[in-house]
Amino acid sequence: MKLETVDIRQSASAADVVFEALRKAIIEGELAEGEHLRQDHIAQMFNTSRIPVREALKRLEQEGLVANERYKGTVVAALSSAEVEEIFEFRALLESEVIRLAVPRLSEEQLAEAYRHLQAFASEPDASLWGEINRNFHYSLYEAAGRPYHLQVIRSSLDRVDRYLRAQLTLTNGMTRARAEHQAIYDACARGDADEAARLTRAHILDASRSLLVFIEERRAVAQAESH
Amino acid sequence: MKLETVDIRQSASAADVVFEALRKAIIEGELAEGEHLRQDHIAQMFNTSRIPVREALKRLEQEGLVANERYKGTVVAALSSAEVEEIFEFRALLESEVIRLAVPRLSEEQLAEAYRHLQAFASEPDASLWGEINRNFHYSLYEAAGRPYHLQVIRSSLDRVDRYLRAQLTLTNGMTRARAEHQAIYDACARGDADEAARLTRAHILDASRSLLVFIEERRAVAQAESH
DNA sequence: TTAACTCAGATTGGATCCAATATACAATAG
DNA sequence: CTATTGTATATTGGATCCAATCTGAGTTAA
Repeated sequence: MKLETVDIRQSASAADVVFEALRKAIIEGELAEGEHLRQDHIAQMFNTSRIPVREALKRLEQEGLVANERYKGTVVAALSSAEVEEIFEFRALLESEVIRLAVPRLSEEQLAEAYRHLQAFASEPDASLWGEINRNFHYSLYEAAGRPYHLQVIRSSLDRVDRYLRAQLTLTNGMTRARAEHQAIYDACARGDADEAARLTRAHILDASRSLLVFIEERRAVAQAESH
Repeated sequence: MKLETVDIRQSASAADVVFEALRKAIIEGELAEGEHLRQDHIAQMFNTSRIPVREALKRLEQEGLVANERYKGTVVAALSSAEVEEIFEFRALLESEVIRLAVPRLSEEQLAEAYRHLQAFASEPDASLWGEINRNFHYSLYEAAGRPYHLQVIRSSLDRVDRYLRAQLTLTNGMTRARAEHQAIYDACARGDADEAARLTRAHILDASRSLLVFIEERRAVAQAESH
């Protein structure tokens, strides 16, 4: 008798589950910055002990998504405007270079996938999904660069600022502009113009940074005013 | 009675101590790639339980310095030649940009410090210190860029390949060339030529990458031959 | 009144114990 | 003799327990 060898999917460790869930919650802005992450509170939510929770928190800390003070606890990391701005500059540098490398290697299939994300981004009514679709669009193009380490770092840097980006996308007219810029980036890729795709990607990211910083400042001004 | 309020140095947590020690050991090449890191072995070395060891290993895993397989254990991460090459490309991109930003902001004091590292690098007879001095030289220049996030990522990317770099520095004539290239970078910085400093930094890193890859290939070929 | 002190509860960091899984080796059937 | 199966040991992942520290309310003294 011969059976197909099925790779029995090891369920992920509890620490990994907690890590992914918290990462997602932070990226999506469900956890406010500065919010305390109590170990046994989280442990109860996942029906585990505090041990895997602590390992997850250590990993998040290494990623810069949370900050820990000994015997005080772990809080969702808060970024200053300067830090947000720097991370967007960083992304602009890295992502423009990666897309330059990607363009000459884009297959028809990959272009088609990017196009699907482009359309999904334009037509999706549920704003809570825009952030994810935005990621998918860009990453589907970057994949072709064949630079896994670069992609990993890009992912990590976007993680740190994604909640701001998502908040801004759904407000102001960030969505409208993003849609037009995505189209332009896609067009440059489709016609094989790597330099233009790189230039547009850089501008796209720095554009978002600028309007996002205005947004953050406003929000902080309001919070300031309310607290008095 | 009034005493000066001294910030009593909280001794670092056990997890942090273990993390730093293992990170250092991996970077310096004291742990061979693929080597198993047994939890209670390490715990005994540091006179602690396995709990802080596990947290340290999680952090190292997040940094990509070790790889973990569930119920099998954690080993020092092994990089393929392609991965090493990609990380050097990444460093070349990032570090050349950072030094470009740094040059116009370099103070006399910072230049002087870089010069001290430059001389230390040339005159230090103990080869085991070269890797650290090399880092110090570059970072002392990068500091002036005022880009802490960029520096953090640079540090993390260097961590992954530093053991290869250090091995190569001490062999072949990597040291001789590095010394000359450092001098040229320093000179460009001293005369305020940001573009040239960037160009030289990029070439410096890619140079190292090339000779290092040759070195790795040779070493693997030897290992291959010996195993037969 | 206000600042310093005390003490109880909450929370984190670490140690020890138990469960799940992998690995190596012995036993056995063909 | 070889391949498979069973079993003991090692190792990791997770739970529970204990110690160290923080926090905040109440108390006291100037």
